[in-house]
Amino acid sequence: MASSETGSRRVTIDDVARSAGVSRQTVSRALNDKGEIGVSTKQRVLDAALELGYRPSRFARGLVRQDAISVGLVIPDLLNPFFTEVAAAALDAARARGWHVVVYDTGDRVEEERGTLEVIASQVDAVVGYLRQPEDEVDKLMRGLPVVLIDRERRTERFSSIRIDGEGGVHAAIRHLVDSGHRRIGMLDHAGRSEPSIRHDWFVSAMSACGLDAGSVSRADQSVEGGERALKALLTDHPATTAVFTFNDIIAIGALRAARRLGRRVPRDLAVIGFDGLRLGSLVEPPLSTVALDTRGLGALAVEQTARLLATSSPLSGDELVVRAELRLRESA
Amino acid sequence: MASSETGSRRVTIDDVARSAGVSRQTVSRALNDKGEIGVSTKQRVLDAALELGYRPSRFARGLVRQDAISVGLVIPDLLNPFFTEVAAAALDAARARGWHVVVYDTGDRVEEERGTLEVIASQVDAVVGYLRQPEDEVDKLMRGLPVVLIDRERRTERFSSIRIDGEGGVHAAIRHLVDSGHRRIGMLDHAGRSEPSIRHDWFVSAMSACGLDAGSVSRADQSVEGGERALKALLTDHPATTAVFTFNDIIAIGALRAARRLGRRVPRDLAVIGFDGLRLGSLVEPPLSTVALDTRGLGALAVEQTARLLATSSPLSGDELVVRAELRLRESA
DNA sequence: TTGAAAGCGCTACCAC
DNA sequence: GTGGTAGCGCTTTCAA
Repeated sequence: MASSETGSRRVTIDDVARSAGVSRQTVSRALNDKGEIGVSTKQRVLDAALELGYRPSRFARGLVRQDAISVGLVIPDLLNPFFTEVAAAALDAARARGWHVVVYDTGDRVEEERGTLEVIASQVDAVVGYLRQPEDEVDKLMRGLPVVLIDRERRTERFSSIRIDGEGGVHAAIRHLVDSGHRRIGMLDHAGRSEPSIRHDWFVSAMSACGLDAGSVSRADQSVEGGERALKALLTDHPATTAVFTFNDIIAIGALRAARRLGRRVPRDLAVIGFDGLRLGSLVEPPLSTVALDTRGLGALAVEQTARLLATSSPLSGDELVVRAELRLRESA
Repeated sequence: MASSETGSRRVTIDDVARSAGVSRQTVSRALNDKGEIGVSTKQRVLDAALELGYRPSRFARGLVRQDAISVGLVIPDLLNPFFTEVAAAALDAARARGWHVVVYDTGDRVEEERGTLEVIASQVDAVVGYLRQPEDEVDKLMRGLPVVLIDRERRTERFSSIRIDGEGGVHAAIRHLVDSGHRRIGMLDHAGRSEPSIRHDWFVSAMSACGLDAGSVSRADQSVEGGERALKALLTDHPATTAVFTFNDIIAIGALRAARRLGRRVPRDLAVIGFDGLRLGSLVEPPLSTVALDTRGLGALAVEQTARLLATSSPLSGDELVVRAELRLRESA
């Protein structure tokens, strides 16, 4: 009961009540604009609150008013246009349900992601996003919170995960190139992991479906510069290449730029098809053809599954948690 | 005390305790990995929790463990690259302090913004962002929550607001154009409000500082297409124009595209300088010269001020809440 | 190792 | 119009 403590304790509603000489319910009424309160009393309370720098505890408030649900969205890098689009889509889908979304940008660092996960559990009701943490780790950290993963290369039994199915789209892309007369088609895969990506698998299978050998492949960092370097390397090793399919649009944009610098006209001398369907792709010159993912659908699906998990009601099965990508022709191919 | 209710009540720690035949403190210990608990007891509790689908209330938890602080970030449109950069910067600055950021994308709709504000107050400790709501409205809705506004055209006394000072940068830009021999310089202003923008004021003053009349102005929607249309209109009315300064980079990118379609080479036949300094600007062809804003600094400043407001300790004054924009020459001018 | 009791700060529901 | 009382669901002493 020591009322004269050093160090700043939190200012509570009782402090305001005491200072204004009223009870705390009166304070509550004043602050929440309920009626049933005298004008002068109200003003006195408001003044006292302001004076003391009082701010209600959202926890206490949330506790009594069974409040909105909020989900954590974990993203490797918001500045990467792809993740920007995914985030926007998820935000949109969540808003439609009146959910709050706490966004965590891990800056592509795994340790940062771990730290985020550690702290996230007490703040949100569910987690959605891109996680690179091993499953066991996630499981331990989340302690039962619903988790919806996006685009995990290896499927996981323990958590819901949304798969991206670009097989049809990539086949259509390669078919289009072949129909346009291309035979020497290369790929700019990502350089992230040691094994080739699944998109590379699709590429190979599409090539073989067209009766072509797996084309030449160059590895690219996931950046415009990475794309530039990779295309140059590819064309140095395989100068006869007349078309490339890339791991994603960012790399493709780098390829576009490299082609221009090398004096190769797109699509005349070199056709380029990316993957992702970024809006950004329509701004570059020439506008990028791409295997476009339905990001809005992705976000909606992730949120839908989260909702079901939250309600413990018939979650979607793995087969339903799929977003397709389709060929979207613009001008680069 | 009716234990057999219809409708799904929330599963509480007591339900788990009852089901596992222990007290709730024991449940708490099991769930939080505290020691001092028998292995078999712990397992039994965990099983019960899983079975019942129990998830702790973050409010109750936050109430007792004086938890992390979280701020609301209100953004008109996350897909607008400018806001993406601001959001990323704010997220980054917040993470450095261990804060949680709840992101709200209002989709550029004022009613949506109002709804957001209404619901936000009980979820966060402070609000940062772009608000179009009238001050009185914000004041009423926020009820004492710290608010930090970004780039409000009209300064406000009631809230902290971070101002963008592009005057020096715009002067440098116009000076650069004049030094390069340009005399007929136009501007593509935004079409949002009825009055010309502050950036237009800077343009006019920069022109006059160089001894030039206020150039011709065309209004553009804030989109690439808007920029295209506006440039075409401008060149139709004033074909002698050899350089344009634009309200922002998005519009400038549209201008670049329009110039290309009109057969005007950039920067040879037409010089273009944008405003904002988006990363995007370095991807287009030719890379865009621009009056670049320090978005990271913006985010950091907003968060810094929020922190001070939260601590009720010496908030920054209006003069300190300024972010400068400086000319960044790339190739379009 | 476990349990009982005491709050965290707030609002809802009833008296007055 | 105002105040008392009883919780919201959880963790943290302190006893057993």
